[in-house]
Amino acid sequence: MIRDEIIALTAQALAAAQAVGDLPQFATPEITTEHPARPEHGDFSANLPLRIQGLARMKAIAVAEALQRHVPPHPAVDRVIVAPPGFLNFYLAPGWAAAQTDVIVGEGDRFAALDIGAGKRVQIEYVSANPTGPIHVGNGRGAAIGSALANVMRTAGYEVEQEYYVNDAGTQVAIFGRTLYARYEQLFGREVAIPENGYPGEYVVDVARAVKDRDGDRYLRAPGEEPDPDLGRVGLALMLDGIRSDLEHVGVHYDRWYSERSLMEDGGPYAEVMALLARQGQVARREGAVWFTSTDLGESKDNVLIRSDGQPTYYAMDIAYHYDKFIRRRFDRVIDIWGADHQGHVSRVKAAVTAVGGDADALDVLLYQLVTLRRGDVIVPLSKRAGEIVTLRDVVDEVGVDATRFFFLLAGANQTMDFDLELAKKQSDENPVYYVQYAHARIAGVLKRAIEEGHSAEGADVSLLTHEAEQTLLRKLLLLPEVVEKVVLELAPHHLTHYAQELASAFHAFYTQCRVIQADEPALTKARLRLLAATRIVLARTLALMGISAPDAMYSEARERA
RNA sequence: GCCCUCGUAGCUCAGGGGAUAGAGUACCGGCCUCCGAAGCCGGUUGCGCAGGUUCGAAUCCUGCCGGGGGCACCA
Repeated sequence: MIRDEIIALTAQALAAAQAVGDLPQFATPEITTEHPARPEHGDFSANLPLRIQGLARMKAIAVAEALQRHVPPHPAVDRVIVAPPGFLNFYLAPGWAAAQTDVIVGEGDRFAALDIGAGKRVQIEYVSANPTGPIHVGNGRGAAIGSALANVMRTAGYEVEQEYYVNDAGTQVAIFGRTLYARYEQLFGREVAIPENGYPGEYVVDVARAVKDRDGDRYLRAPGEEPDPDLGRVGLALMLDGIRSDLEHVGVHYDRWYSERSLMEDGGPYAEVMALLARQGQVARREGAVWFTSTDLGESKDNVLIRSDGQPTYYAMDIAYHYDKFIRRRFDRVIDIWGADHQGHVSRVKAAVTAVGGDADALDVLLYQLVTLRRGDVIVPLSKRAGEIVTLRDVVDEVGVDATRFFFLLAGANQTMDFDLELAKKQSDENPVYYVQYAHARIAGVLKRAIEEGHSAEGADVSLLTHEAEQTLLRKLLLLPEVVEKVVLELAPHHLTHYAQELASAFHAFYTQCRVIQADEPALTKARLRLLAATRIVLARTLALMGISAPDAMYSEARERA
C-alpha cells in the first residue's frame, strides 16, 4: 500500500543522508507516518526528524531539511515539504491518485487484500452463549464484532475458522432440563412449579410445547419422579436450532459448533489434559476437590478443576477446550471474544494454555463491554433470569439486520455502549448505515443511467479527475488497505464503520459538486464513471467486511408515504 | 479491600505521543428548471480533577473523583 512506500522513501532518505554525512550514523528507529488532520499539511506526514533530533544532535528542522534533500523521486509523490517544528510532509501526485482507480477496478474484490496473516490459521470463537436461553442483545454485540473481525482477517491473509462453543454440559444445562420438564408437565395439566433457580422465561414453555407437539407424552414420568434426561437433550437441541437460526438471520455463520460435552468423550481432550496436568504435578487434591495449582504459574490463586461432587468445573472444561485448540488442532492463533463479565477468566485461561504446552501469546481474548439496554429512560435488564428478555431477534425485527450490525460496530469493544430500543426504532430511517448505503445506491443509480444513455468508462482518461472533491474521494479510496490492517492489528472492527462514513461523506460531497453524466463532456464523463466504479467497489467491500448489504436502491418507506 | 476497564460537544461515539481535537444526532440558517434532498454547504457547544515524563500529552506514568465489570467447589 502507498503508506508503506512513503515509509520506504523516508528510510531511503535517511540512509542516503547518513551515507553522505548530512546526518550522523545511529540506529534507525521504526519509521511511521500519519495522515495530517489538516489537508494543507499533505497526505502523509513523517515525524522522524522530531524523533531523531536527539540522536542526530541537530535541530529537528535541520534534520528534516537534510532528509528532504535525499527523498528519492517517486511517481506517487508530487512534493515533500518541511514543516515546523520538524515534520516531513508528503503530497500525493493528483495524476497518480487518479490512476489508482484503474488499479482498484482491476483488483475488484481483491482490493485491500493483504498478506499480514501469511496463511496462518486463526480460530475465532465468539458468542458461545449458553443454549439455555435465546440470543440476546449483548450476544449480538459479540456476534457483530466476531463476524466482522473474521471477514477482515480473512481479507488480511489469515485462514479463518469461526467457532461457537456450545455449553451443553454442566449445572446450568441440568437446571434448564428440570425447568423444561416442569413446563412440560404443566402442559399435561400437572400443577408443578418450575425449580426455584430455574429459567422463568416464556421461551421454555415454547420449547416444551414444541416437544409435546412432536413427541407427545413420551418424556412424561410418574408425578414426583426425576425428569427424563433425554428431554433435556431434545430441548437443548431445539434451543440451539433457534440460536443458529437467529445468528444466520444476522449473517453470522460458523464453520463449527463445538460441543462442550464432546470434550468428555472417550479419547477426548478432557481426560487427556487432566492426565497431562497430573503428570506434570500441577494438580492437588484438597477438601475433597481437585485443584489446579496455578499459583505456581503466577496466578493469584489456585482454582478448582473437579468439584467434590465429582463434576468438572467450567474452568476444567475450558482448559480441555483450549488444549484442543492449541495442541490437537494446532491453530497458529486463537481469538476468544467474550463479554467483559468474563474478564477474571482471562489470566486463568492463559495460564492454563501455557501449562498444557500452548503459546499464551498466540491467544488473544477480546473483551467487549456489556451493552446497556434501555427503553427510553428505563433500564432493561439483560439477564436471562429476569422477567423481560429482549432478544437479538426482537431488535433485528425493529431496526433491521444492517442497522443492527452497524450499530454494534460503531463503538470500540472496550467502550460500554447504550442501546436505546426506542431511539433505535425512532431513528431507523436516520441511522448512519442508511447514509452509507445510500451512497452505494446513488452510485448504482448513476451507473445504471449511464448504461441506458450509452455512456461507458471505456478508455477513460482519469488524469481529468482534478477537482478537489474528486481528489478527496480518491484519497479516501486508498485508505481501505490501511483500515483493514488497523482492524487486524488492533482487533478493532469498529474502525470499519467510521471509515465507511468518511468514504460515503467524500462521495456525497463529490456527487453534489461534480455532475457525472454530461452529454457535452464525454471525456470527463468517462473519467468520472471510472471513479464511480472504483468507489462502488471500495464501498461494497467495506460494507461486505461489516456483513452489511450494499443495495443498488434504497427501500423507501418514507418516500412511499410522501 | 484488591484487579480490569471507561470518563472527549446537550446526547451517542471516534481519535490512544504530534501541527488549529472530529463525526453523527440535536439546534439555527442556506441549497432541488440538472445523475435519487435518506443528500450538500455554513454556524453553535468539549478532553473528570491534580501532579509528573516529553521538543510535544486527550493519548504515557502516579494519585484522587465518578461509572461499569470481576475477585465461587457459577458459567
